[in-house]
Amino acid sequence: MRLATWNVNSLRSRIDRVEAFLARHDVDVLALQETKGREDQLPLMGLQALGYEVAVAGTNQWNGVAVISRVGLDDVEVGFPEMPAFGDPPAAEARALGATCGGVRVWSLYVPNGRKVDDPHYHYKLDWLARLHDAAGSWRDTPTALVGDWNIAPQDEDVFDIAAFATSTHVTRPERAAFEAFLTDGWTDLARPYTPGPELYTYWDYYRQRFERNRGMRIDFLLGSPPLAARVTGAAVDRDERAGKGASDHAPVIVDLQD
DNA sequence: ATGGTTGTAATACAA
Repeated sequence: MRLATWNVNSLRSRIDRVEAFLARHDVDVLALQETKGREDQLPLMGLQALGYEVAVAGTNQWNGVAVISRVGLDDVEVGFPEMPAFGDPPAAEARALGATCGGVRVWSLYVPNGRKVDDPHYHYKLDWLARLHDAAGSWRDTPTALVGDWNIAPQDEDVFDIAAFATSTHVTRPERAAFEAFLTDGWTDLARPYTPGPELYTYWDYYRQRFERNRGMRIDFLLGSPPLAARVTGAAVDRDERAGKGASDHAPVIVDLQD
């Protein structure tokens, strides 16, 4: 089974790229973040014609997550237990969608950005992560994938210039501790062993030709529970998807799992 | 240098 995650930065504006990506890599299950737009506007018919089922959640003009699967899509759950809400209306903050696809529980996650360290959104981000961690404790013994845009760069090498992030979110000690708590609990960063060196980054800002200069960040992750991590045979970042006109600012990350 | 770019039933705001 081939599982991928991608912050697509608007599903409607990039539906052609999504369909091409699924075909190019023979993807079975794709988790999307920042789908944006209203649910009834999302162009899902083409995906359905290709044999995929689609579940979407929490679409507004900024957030929204989805799971696309051609190996079954069952037990869809929007949000996780005790997921904190923020903003007005709170429904706009749905950032998590769980579905069982081919025997794997897949959670598409869009972790709150946090904005600035002195912003209420930063505390919301930490609270959100703590509550996700609580919920995930009961998922560890089943094949489960927590995938998406974590908005955290866990290691210094995960940003192009750590000095440039001295006062920024994404690299603070509390954010990194929140991410590390999952690893301590036995979750595994499934793609990291297969994406070293120049393949490290998953996100490049649109500003200032960051992609062309490879000044990126690694903030998109697939964390696997122990039963799932044992099945990984390979992984890759599709950097080519970030190139050219009309790209999302994130590249997809792909993981292969033994059946 | 607080810029720059991209998206959205938007023309401000989030990323």
